[in-house]
Amino acid sequence: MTVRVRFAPSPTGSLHIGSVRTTLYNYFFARQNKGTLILRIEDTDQDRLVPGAIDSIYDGLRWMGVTWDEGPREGGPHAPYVQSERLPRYQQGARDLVASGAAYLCFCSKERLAAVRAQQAARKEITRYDRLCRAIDPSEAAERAAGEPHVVRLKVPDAGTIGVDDQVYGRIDWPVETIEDQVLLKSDGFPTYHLAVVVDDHAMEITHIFRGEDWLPSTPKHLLIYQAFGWTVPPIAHFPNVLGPDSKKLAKRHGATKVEQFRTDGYLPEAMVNYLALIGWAPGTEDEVFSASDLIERWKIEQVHKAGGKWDRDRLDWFNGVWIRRLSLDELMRRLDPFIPADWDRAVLRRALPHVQERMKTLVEARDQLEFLFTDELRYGAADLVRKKDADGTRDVLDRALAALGAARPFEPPVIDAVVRRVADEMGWKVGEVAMPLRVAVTGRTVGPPLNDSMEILGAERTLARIEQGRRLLDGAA
RNA sequence: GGCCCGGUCGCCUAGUGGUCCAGGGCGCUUCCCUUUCAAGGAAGAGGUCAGGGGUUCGAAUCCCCUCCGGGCUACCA
Repeated sequence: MTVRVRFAPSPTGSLHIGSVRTTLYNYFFARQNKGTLILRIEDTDQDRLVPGAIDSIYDGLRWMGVTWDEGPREGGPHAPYVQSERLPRYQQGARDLVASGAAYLCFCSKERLAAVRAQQAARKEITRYDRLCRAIDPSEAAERAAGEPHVVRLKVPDAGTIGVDDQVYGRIDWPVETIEDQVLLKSDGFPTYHLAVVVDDHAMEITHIFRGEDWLPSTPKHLLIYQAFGWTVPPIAHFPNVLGPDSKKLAKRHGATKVEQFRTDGYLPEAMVNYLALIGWAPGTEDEVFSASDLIERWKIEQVHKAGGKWDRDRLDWFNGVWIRRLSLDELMRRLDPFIPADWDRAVLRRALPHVQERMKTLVEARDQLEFLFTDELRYGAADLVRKKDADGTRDVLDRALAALGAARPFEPPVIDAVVRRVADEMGWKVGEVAMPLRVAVTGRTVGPPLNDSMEILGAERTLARIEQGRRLLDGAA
């Protein structure tokens, strides 16, 4: 039997980090088993639809490198893959259950339901539907249904337990009394999530249901629906949540949670995949840098954790640095392109890149570090020049550097290096104390790529002009 | 409140009865390298394995209780 797994986001916002992690696990499992991965859009809540959400899911996942085989835009043997386009199937399913006596029509108004709940809460009872409409005669119900708004509810057994052998959490049982007669079909003719997943997972021949931990509590509801239909329940596994620093489910208020945001912030998909995979799964060895194909090979459901894992931006940053350093120069140029102004000379960029590659945590940083090569508008003050030593000495340093650098031939790192050292020697200053004002004058910043390489790429003429400019700035300040 | 799940350094985690006075990584500190910042190298701080009881010659690992945390509890997913 070939593996068929699915991920089923609802288009209620842009792609969330937590659901990406779950998707990734489905993806690893599908690929390592040469199975089929299915994307299904669960848009049964018409009130919560967000325009563009499907695009966001497609863009985000594609960027992450996740590929799937069946879906809304790619089609497949079980099309359509958008639940709002599958309404007749759910309606038929609900009718079948009513016909077989496993479900019933409910005419209660939302107001009545709320009142019942409020009363139960006041008496400190479990809040759940009081099954009023369960007593209505089916033929009477059928008549009323023609003119009255109604929902379809499942008849949940009165007693007993129902359980699963979760592939991650192990055996879990629920007393059936704690489950209410859930709504299967809403009054607008749309199914609830619970009906829709079961009907679709069955229809689409899903062999393994892998989803987030937050679905664990509704699993008994699904089990009951399977039972009502007389269908076999496929293996089920839940994956632990990705948490915020407060141990609660990662959410917007914790900061960036949208993949799109990480893309624009200069993160590499390789780093995202690598890092995310390691929240909730560990290989059992001390390896931790993994490509997607490594993960497809090594991920095992037996190694998935039960406890949720916290999102840690520092660790992500570290992985991002690791993956940036692994990029070839060509590849780095390609990745950087969207982050670099179009008018920056790519040949110059290419020359400078090796000097900043190991200094970047994110792709956006390249721009800041190399900007001095592409603009002559440096922003720094006299104070930045003299931060290490006194103004007079610094003035002297700039003068000496100007003279020596002007004569330096060829204008290349070893020669520049020798000049800086000689000036330091003459001044009786440390090399660093001489280099800093030069760095500031030439780059406008106190940190950046190596000074001699920076000067070489800038060229003798512009380097000298900038040092002169710094020199004038000092005079002005004095 | 009810149901369910979870609990190893600040964080991600290894560990499935002895080789664990608990290992790796991130972060942090110090040092080396060094013309800044990184990267790299070295060293270090950091854990009463939530707590308490058992079982056992022996427990982070098995059992029980407690505590703490979380998820769910809709005609949301």
